[in-house]
Amino acid sequence: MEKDLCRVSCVNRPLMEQVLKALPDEPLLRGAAEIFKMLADPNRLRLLHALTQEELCVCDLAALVDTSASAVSHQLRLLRTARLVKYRREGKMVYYQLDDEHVAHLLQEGLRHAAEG
Amino acid sequence: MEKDLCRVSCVNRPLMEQVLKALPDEPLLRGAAEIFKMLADPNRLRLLHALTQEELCVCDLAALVDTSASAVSHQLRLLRTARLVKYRREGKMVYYQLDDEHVAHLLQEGLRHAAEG
DNA sequence: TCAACGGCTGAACAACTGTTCAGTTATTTT
DNA sequence: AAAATAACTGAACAGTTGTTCAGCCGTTGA
Repeated sequence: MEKDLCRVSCVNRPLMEQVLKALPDEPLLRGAAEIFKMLADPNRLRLLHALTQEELCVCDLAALVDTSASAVSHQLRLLRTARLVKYRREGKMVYYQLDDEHVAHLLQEGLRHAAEG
Repeated sequence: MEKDLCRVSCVNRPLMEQVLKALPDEPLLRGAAEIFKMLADPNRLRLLHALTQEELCVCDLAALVDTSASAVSHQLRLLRTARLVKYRREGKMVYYQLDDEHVAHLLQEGLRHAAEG
């Protein structure tokens, strides 16, 4: 006897097969989630937004978000390993910039959606 | 005597004024971060991706991400309060769909960026 | 009206995030 | 070579997130 609650009524449909089949695979979903996670913090958004305009050094960025250089350095490391920013050394200073245009675009889309909502 | 470390060499520039002035204001940044935070989880991405294709009920969604109905319900509440999804009641069933096209677009952008990186 | 069912919710708990603090590295200046 | 400086890092701590568990609410059908 079939006892599988709701499953009787709605899961066993070809529709579900189709939806499930269209789902991106695990690694891709993880990757996308990782990127969104990096964008899920106001201070990181500030850093990235600033970098859409201009290449900046760590202490400039620290001043911009009004926190310690250490805290910003940790954040920048996250952004680096997520490939959202790249850097360039010049003497004692390290200058950061966005890794590519895509990042700026995502940022802009998120801000626009937030402004409309 | 000026002792403010790096600040002497790089902060006091008109450039910084400009960058700072262009920064979106606090509420907007918080709003955008909130949206990105909702997108920062593989299971929520699965749910949203499924909903880009089809309106679905809670137990369908639960089956899709292979977790309990309770867990999905909690996730859906987050997505609801962030205005990423809306719902419709029909008898005992509750059907969810994306709140607007913008969500699908953001999702797609994130996945594309992840695929390229 | 009462049991069954789809879905929702609060509390609790483990896992994760972001900051601070202290200490390190690499480069420049004296 | 030594002191100073820009930036990085590991450990530790508070705050947050996602799941589970138990129980509740609203609708349906006997």
